[in-house]
Amino acid sequence: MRILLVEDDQRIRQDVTTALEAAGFVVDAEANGEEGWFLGDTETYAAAILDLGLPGMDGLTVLKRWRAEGRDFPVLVLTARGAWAERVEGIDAGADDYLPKPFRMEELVARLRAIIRRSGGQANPVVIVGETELDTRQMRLTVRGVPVNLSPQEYRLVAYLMLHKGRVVPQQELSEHLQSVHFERESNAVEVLVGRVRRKLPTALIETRRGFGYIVNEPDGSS
Amino acid sequence: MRILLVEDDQRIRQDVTTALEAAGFVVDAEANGEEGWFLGDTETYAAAILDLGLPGMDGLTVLKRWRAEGRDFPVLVLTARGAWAERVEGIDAGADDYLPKPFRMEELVARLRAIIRRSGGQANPVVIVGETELDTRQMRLTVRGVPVNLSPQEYRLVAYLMLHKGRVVPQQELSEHLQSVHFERESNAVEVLVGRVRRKLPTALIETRRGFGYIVNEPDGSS
DNA sequence: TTGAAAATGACAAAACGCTGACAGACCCGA
DNA sequence: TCGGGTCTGTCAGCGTTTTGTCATTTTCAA
Repeated sequence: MRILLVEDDQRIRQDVTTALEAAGFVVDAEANGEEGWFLGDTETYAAAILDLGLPGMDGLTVLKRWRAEGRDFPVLVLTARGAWAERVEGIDAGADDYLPKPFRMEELVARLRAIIRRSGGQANPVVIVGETELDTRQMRLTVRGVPVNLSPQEYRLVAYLMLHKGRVVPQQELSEHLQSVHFERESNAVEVLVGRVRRKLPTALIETRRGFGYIVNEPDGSS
Repeated sequence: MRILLVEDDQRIRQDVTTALEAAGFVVDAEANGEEGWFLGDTETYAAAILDLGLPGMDGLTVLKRWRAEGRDFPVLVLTARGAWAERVEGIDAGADDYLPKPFRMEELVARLRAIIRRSGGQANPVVIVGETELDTRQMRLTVRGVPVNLSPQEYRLVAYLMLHKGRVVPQQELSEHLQSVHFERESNAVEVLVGRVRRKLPTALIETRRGFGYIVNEPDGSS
């Protein structure tokens, strides 16, 4: 389930991204209004989270344009505390729900799930690839129904790859997502991690694309 | 189960808080309307108890604002004796029930439970996981029909986990829900609590997901 | 064939959660 | 009001798991 997040505050963007990914969503995070609008216009999302105060293009404008073009994915609007006018405008512009800052991550996730469900999509917390099943609610990976005992880091790795299945994920992207502020120069931490995960899995889930990164794919699929 | 109480009368506020805590709720008590509104707007509550005559911001206004923003937790309104007009207004503004002062604490608690249940939050007062049964009405946990003697805090822990069964609950979320005043600091209070509960239970109900949190699951269940 | 990329095994430090002990707060009955 | 019991958070210690690094070997694509 792919979510578009448009939020200029670096800190909030990071926190929300982390929380959503932990909740099993795939997140495209964007700081700039113009860029965000473009993504929402060209990509397919289950929902969008939109901050109203944005550089580039104002959040309200972004929302209005989407709606004007017939993009009907649900949109959750983030507003500053007490900004009544904004909220009303947001609803008028076609927002499905709004959340005043500051908010709790837990609530954000709950509301997001709510609007997705309401919109007919289903916020399914389970990702299936071949015989492997990832349950993001239970944070558990099972192969042929048998649970696999993974360490936190290992779980995050598999979860990230599975949530991005069908796409080659560069090593650097992985290491960025596995530890927030952890840019290494020459570390093979990811390789070691992949190795450990593979040893625990009875099937060949993670494929290596030498020189590019790793990918999790449907058994038949190709890319 | 967390309740917001907005009531300016110091005495009543104290009494109600005591009664609710005795009934197993976690209470955030607030005297000022503005502050109460803010809390209801930003925090997550199972229900709110709202006095209509408030300093700062009138109770009705508080309620209307919550509803205008889509806060749909149930609200129990306290009114002065014989103030019929107020009650009608309260209902119109989105109150779920009202209680004229003076009232008996038992009745307050009963009505509060009623509106929480009615709100669909927890329609069923009984949650069953394997051989363990949680009766939220009696605030009792039984295993194979045998009641388990739990302290209030221990009960809340088990109740929260059981009400969220099948989902990994992070430690932080637990401590947020177990304490009305939440001090963000590193403490192993939750771990200690979990340990105490486990010692009292004959079965392995609470599972640890190292690095993530705790989870209560159906014995066989995987989804 | 060859050199870079990836996999592997070993290791030590760090992180994490569990436990027992303890002390202050609180409650209740005498 | 006093005294004992309960509840709850803190702390330090402990064992286990986790994780990054390094050295080395293997693999792969040009």
